[in-house]
Amino acid sequence: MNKQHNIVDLARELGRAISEMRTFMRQNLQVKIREQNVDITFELLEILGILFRKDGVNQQEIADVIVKDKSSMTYLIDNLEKRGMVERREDQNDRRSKLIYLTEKGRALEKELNPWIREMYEKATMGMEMNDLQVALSQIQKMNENLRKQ
Amino acid sequence: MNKQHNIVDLARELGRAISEMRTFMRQNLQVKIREQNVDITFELLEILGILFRKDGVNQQEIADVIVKDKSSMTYLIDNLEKRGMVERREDQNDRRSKLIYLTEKGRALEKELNPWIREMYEKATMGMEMNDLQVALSQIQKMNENLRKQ
DNA sequence: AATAATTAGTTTGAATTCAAACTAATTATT
DNA sequence: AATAATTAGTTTGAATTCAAACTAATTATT
Repeated sequence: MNKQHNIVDLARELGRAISEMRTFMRQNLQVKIREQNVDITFELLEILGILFRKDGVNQQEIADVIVKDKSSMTYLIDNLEKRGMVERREDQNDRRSKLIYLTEKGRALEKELNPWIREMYEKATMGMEMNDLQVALSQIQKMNENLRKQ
Repeated sequence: MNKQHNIVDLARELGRAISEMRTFMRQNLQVKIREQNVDITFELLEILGILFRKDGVNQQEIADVIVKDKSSMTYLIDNLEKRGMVERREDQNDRRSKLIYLTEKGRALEKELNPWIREMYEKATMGMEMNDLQVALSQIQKMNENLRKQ
């Protein structure tokens, strides 16, 4: 797009592009949700997306992947549990943690919902090179490391 | 970090890094807010940051830069107005739009708050090359364009 | 072994975001 | 000129996020 003359402005623009990307991803999935008339929210779909790949993980592990805080996690898992899509089970190895498992009902959604997520990412990366994306990722990760250090 | 074997997983990881970046930026500014004991929120600070650079822009223009929707904007500008930091003025050229101006009180915050934002971006980009960042930005923008097309 | 520090999850109340429906004004199309 | 489509902003109610304080359990330190 437009050239930035210094690194701070470039970082600003990157921050902007980044927020925009999340909005677009949300809108993209929202279209499917509306079209297919499925009773689910973007946030719950994010969690299900993780669990489809591998369930039996605790809330914090999910939170780390989709970048939510603990309390949002409690709220969202409560919601999924009320809908009968997941269940909390005790962790034999650590009594603090609760392992989240898909129920049958939750698992039954996989076939319909999982392609939405994949298609969204495929659409996003259309015509892009893995190497370029890898560079972008490593840049963002480097910025994150910089920001992490207090 | 860890290598991804296909482009969808790479995009997933990028999405994750991106969400994380926003969290870190928030936490970084939150530390300053707490340390300096200033009565402001991260979201309001984002808007002030735009206005410090150039005020007299309408709500939608601000929303486009910081990527918020219209209704969040109404809410946040209301808040800033209640605090006496900004004011809405009529736009002579377009009676739909409202131009947002810093008040004296708002302008007075610039000296203290603006460096926080700059320092955060400087910290984020420490030891990074403009060229690499430019590549990262153009990749994200390309993904955004892909996602924009319905 | 006792103590301190860290970690997983919850609760609370306030702040923010979201989708949807809306009004009023402007711009594009017929 | 009339009509349709788009745009800036608001309102509403529900969903989500946030910071802060908390409990219970685990891990690290003394």
